[in-house]
Amino acid sequence: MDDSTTPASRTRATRESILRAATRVFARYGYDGGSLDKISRAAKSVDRMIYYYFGSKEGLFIAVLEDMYRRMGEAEMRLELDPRDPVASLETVIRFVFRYYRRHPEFIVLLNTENMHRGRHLPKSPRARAPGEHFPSPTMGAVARLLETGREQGLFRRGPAARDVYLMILATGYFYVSNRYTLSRFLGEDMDTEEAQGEWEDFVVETVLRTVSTTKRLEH
Amino acid sequence: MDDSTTPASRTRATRESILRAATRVFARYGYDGGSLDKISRAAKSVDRMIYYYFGSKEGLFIAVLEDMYRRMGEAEMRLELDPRDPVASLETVIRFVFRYYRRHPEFIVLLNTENMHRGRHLPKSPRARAPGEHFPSPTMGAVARLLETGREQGLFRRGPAARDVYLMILATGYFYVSNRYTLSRFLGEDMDTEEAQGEWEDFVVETVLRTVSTTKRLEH
Amino acid sequence: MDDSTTPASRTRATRESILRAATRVFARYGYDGGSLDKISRAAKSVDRMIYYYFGSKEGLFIAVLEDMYRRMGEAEMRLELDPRDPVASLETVIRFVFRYYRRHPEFIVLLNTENMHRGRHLPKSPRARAPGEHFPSPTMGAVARLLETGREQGLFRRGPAARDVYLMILATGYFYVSNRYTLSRFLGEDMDTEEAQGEWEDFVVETVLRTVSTTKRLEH
Amino acid sequence: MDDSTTPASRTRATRESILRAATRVFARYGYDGGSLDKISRAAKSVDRMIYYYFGSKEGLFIAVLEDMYRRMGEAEMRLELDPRDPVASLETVIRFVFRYYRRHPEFIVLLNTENMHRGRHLPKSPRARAPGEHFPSPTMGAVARLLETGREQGLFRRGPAARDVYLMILATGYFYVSNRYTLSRFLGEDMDTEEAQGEWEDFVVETVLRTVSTTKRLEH
DNA sequence: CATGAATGAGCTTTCATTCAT
DNA sequence: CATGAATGAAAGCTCATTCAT
Repeated sequence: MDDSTTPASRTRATRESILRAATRVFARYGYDGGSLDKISRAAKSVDRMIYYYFGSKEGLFIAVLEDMYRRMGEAEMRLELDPRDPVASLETVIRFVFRYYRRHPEFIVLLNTENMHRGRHLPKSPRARAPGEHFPSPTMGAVARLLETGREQGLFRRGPAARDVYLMILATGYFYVSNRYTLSRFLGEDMDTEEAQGEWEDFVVETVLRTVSTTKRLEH
Repeated sequence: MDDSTTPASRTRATRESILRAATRVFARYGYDGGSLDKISRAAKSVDRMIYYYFGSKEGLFIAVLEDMYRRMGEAEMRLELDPRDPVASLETVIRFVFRYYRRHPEFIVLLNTENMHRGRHLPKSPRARAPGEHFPSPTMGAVARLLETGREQGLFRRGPAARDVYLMILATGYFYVSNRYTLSRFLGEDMDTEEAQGEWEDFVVETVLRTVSTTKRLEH
Repeated sequence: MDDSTTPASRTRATRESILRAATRVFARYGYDGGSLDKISRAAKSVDRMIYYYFGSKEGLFIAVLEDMYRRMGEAEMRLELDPRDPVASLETVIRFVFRYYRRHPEFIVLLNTENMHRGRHLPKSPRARAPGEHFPSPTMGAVARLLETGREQGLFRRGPAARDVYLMILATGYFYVSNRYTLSRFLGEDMDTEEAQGEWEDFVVETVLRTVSTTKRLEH
Repeated sequence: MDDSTTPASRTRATRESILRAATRVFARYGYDGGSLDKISRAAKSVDRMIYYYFGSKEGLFIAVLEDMYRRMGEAEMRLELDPRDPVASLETVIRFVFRYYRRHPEFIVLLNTENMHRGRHLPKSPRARAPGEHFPSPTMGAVARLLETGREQGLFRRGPAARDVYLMILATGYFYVSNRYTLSRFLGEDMDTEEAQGEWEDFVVETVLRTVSTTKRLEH
């Protein structure tokens, strides 16, 4: 009846195929290095289709960024936390972020690319909010609530802002993946091993917990 | 008699001019986006000269990376630390790194670019060591020594590896500069202000110290 | 009951809208420069509709030319002349032509475009006569009759052919509008002013009358 | 010794070849219709060379316009007039202009093209004067002097401005060539014959002389 | 030692048009 | 009667690089 050769579904399939190919190619070669030829070839389509669906190379890149944020947001939504156990939950958040970055290195490269361009693509997104408004991060909200609960339970000290704690999680997770090639040379050791990653992740968990905890909690 | 119009000095001046222009252009547009035309124009020279001095686009990029590492190394050499006061010195290291990144954002973008290319340019450097060896970081060595001294003084706990402490400093400093454009939108606040940067820097100082310190030291 | 949302009228409205947009766009950008995209956008329609109503780009251009000739013809029909006063009527003809060109510069550019293409579009018009036949110009007939009357009244001399007199009127009016941009630079003066146009028009009226008049008439 | 395969002369030859091909192609297809591919093919060169020598399509078109004006200027310089015989000289001017247009129809089409673009290319010419200044026409100066001499000799009347007389010559010569295709259909006769052209030229000579002459001179 | 001249391959984008219902 | 979807071909232009002296 409504099989997969329907025009509408074929349309969606081609568009989707280009979007995925573009994500891969842009993540590997950057914006300038990611030629439309590479992308359309990877999508088993032709250059012209990119213009048909996305209007321009920039339009395609914006769509890739949007899609990337959307997928990240969806993953965050699936994260389950126990509001009554802030210590365990904070650790869960950290391990979630690290795991996500490790599994989605394209997320890292795309963001770096956009930052190299001084963030000028994203504001052009039709879905982007008005300037001044921000993309909501459910996880950052969760961190804020966990810190509050921890304080109520006498486990966490006053002081650390949710923003800073959250940024620290992002920074440590991001940097390790983003700079793994130069760091490996720089440190003279392979950072891609499970062991090295695990050690780093444990260290970050410990550090974050130490910076939010009361001295009392640390003694136990 | 050795004035600046000597052929040799003119030569060096042209080479130098190209190298600096290339650093700026690659840092702004990336490797693929940084065309030889843009570079030679910025250097007030011509494309042909790039080949004369650097052999190829890749050769020029490698020279830029080397020069960038060299300058970073020189800056590290100038860093003065008091080996007897590990707490103050650790803070000095953090503030030095943050300051350097803030003042040299091109360092960040060039490293991101090289990482996007999976670090394939740097190994081709004629000055690069044999594979397996690493670029020495005087600062990382300094951090290791400070941690040791701190432990001897009973201020720092056993546990944290110098590598992890050092990476945390790099990560937190790096990430803030590298992702400032997308983060500004994401957080809905301007991160480029002195105030915002200062708050973040203070938080990192506190966090790093808390993660290396004994519980005892923290109580005071 | 025959309101404006009738299918038939909507159809005619779309067709009309495309035709007018095409006239503007072709007049501004020429045949090759006037893309179907520009036209359909200006008509607030889509490319496909052009094919629906006009078959091809060439078909549309031919329709534009036909429409242009038709409107010129209609304007000529509205021109009222006093057959008993050939001198005044000749002046009326000249001022009419000049005024029409000034108000319809698109007429000029479209004709230039068609001439650049060596007049190959017009013969393809379904409404065009068989090769050899010509588009009738009521005005040229009028000029012929005025010259005849003038001669009968002893005002005009024998000699000047109606064709030549008429061509001279067209040429002087046409050239001034057609070449106004390059002429303005060439002459170093602005030709678009009322004053400059008026002086030129007066000169042409005088010249045409002098060339058709008997010496006797000129003495008075 | 210095044969034609010298780099310098080869260079000039290629540049020249492109310039001539471009003149032909632009004159035949207009600016938009004259693709760089058509031009480089006609010049037996490749697209890339056009950018090497002229920077852009627009740069090439400007060079074509400049060259065209230069050649027209050179032809005007070669025109010899007898200052003591203003009547004969005026006729010589007219026949020269008509002959030039007839032999250089590309001049006409290129000017029409530039006027369609509202004269926006020529001002970009590096050789173009400052806005307000004009390209000098030696012929228009000559016409002015002839009119003056004629008045001194009592042959020409006061009144007609040199500018208007000159414009009339240009207009009548230009229009006939420019619109020959549509006019042939319109008038229903072939205008390309020697006879038709001659008749028109004679009529213009007569008309111009009648408009500048005193009544007295006309009686003889 | 230094450089002007030349170039093949690739880039993003737009063109007029047809397909399919 | 009307239109959304799709497309091959060509457009203007820039790319990194080599030639030749």
